[in-house]
Amino acid sequence: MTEPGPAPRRKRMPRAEREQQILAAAEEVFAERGFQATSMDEVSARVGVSKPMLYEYFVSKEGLLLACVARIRADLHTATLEAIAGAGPDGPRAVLEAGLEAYFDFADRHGRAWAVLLNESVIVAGPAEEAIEAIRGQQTLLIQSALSRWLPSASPERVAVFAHALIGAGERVARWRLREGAGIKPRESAALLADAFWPGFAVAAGLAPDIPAGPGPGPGVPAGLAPDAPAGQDSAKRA
Amino acid sequence: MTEPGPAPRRKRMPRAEREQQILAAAEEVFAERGFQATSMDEVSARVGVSKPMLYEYFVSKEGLLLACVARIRADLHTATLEAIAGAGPDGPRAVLEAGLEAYFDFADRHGRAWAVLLNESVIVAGPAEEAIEAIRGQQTLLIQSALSRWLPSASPERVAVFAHALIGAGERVARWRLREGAGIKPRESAALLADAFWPGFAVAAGLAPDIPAGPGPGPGVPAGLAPDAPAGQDSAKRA
DNA sequence: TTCCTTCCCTACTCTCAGTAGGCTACCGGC
DNA sequence: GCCGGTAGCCTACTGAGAGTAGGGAAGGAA
Repeated sequence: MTEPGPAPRRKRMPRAEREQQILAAAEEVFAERGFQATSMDEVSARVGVSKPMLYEYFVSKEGLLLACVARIRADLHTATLEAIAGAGPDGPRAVLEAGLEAYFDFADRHGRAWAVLLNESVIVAGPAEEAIEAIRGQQTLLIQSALSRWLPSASPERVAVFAHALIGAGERVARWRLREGAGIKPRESAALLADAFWPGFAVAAGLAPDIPAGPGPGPGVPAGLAPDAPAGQDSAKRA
Repeated sequence: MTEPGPAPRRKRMPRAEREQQILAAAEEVFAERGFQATSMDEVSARVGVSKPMLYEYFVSKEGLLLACVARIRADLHTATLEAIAGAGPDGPRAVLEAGLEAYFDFADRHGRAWAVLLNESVIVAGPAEEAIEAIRGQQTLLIQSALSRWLPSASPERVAVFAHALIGAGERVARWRLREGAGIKPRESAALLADAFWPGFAVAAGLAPDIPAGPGPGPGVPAGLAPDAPAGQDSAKRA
C-alpha cells in the first residue's frame, strides 16, 4: 500500500561510515534508556540497518557499549589535555583547576550520555568490566605521571591513592552536579573541588608545611554522631 | 542412599526467614556474576526454592538487587557510624581517618559483593537508579552533617562538594585496592587518603592558613603534561 | 561479461524475566 | 479427631530480546 516497490534495500555505505552512524545512534539510545533497557533492535532500527550488522561490526551488545565508551573517553581526553596544557605555565594549582573545569564542562555538554557511558550503566563482571576499567586505568596512569612530576619523592602508593581519589571525586561531584547542583557552573565547581585537593597536594609536594592533626573536639563535638563507642584511639599515621 | 523418598518437596518456612535466605543467595550470585549475568533461575536454585517465590517476595530482579544493596548499605552505615563516633574525641582528622578505615575494612570483608552491589552493577535508568542513588544519599548526608560541624561558615556548595568528593574518592580508592592494591592495609590506605583531604579540610575550617597557588612550573615542566607519553588513548588529569 | 569482495538482509534459535493458576503443609477452631 | 482457611510453595507456560545461519546483491576489477 505504501510501498509498491519490492525491496526497501538500504543504500550501501563504506564500513567506517556505517560504524560511526551506529555509534551515534547507540550513544543516543544508551543515554535515553540505559544499557540494560536498550535493545539491539531499537538501535538497528534507528540507524536504518538490520541487527546482524551491529553484530558484524561490534560483536555483542557489550561490544557496542564499549565502543561508545572508548569514543567518548577519547573526546574527554582531548578536551582535558588541551585545557591543562593551556594552564601549564600557571603552575600546578592552575593545572588542577583547569583540568577539573574541562571535565565538568564536558559532562555538562554531554549530559546523560556522559553519566551512562562513563559511570553508571557499567555492565559489570565479564570482559566488559575489565575493558572499561582499562580505559579508566589509562587516565589514572596519566594523572599519576603528571603527579609524580611534582611529587618525585612520594611513594607510589601515595601517588596512586591521590590519582584515584581525584578521579573518584571528579566523577561523583560531576554526577551530583548533573542531578542537583545544576546551578553551579563548571568553573565554580572546579574551584571548590580544587580547594579541597590543592592543600593536600601542596603539602605532599613540600610546597607547604605539614598540617598537624588539629585540635581535639572542634567547634562542636561530633556528638550528633553518637559518641558512645569505645574510642578507637589513634588513627593518624603515615605511610 | 541419597533420596529414596518420592517428593522433593521443600520444607516450609516463615516468610522473613526465607527472605533472608534469598537475600544471602542473591548477594552471592550477584557478586559472582554481576547483575546482568545473574539469572533468577540460578538464585532460586541456590536457595532451593522456585522462581515465583523470588517474585512474590521481591517483585523483580531489580527489586532483588535493591534489597541486597539496601541491606549491605545499612551494614556499612552502621560500621562507619560506630567508627567515627569512637574517634570523635580525637578531633576531626582522627574522625576522617577512622571513617575511611572503617570503609576500606568493610570493603575488604565483603570483597566482590561490595564492588558489585555498591558501585558497579548499577542498572541505571528507571526507578532502580533513583533508589540506589537515594541509598547513597544517606551516606552523603552523614558526611555532610559531620563536616558542617567543623565548617559552620562554609557555603552549602562547599560542604556538598567536599562530601561528594570524599565519597567518590573512597569508592575509587577502595576499588583500586580490591583490584591491585591488595597489599595495602585498610589503615594505611585510610592514612594516605586522609593525607590528601585533611589539609584542604583544615584550611576550609580555618585551622590552617590558606595555601597560595604555588609557584609556576614546578620540578618538571607541566607543559603538555606528558612530553614523553604518546598519549595514545588515555586521558589526562581530568579528575 | 564474469568474478569476487564487501555490505547487507530475512528468518530463525535459545535463554531468561516474568506470570497464571493450582496444590499442600500447617494452624487454628470445632 | 476433623475441617476450613490461609500462607507458603510449585509446575508449566508466555514474550522479549540477544545472538546466529545462511544467503543475496551492489559495485569494482579483469
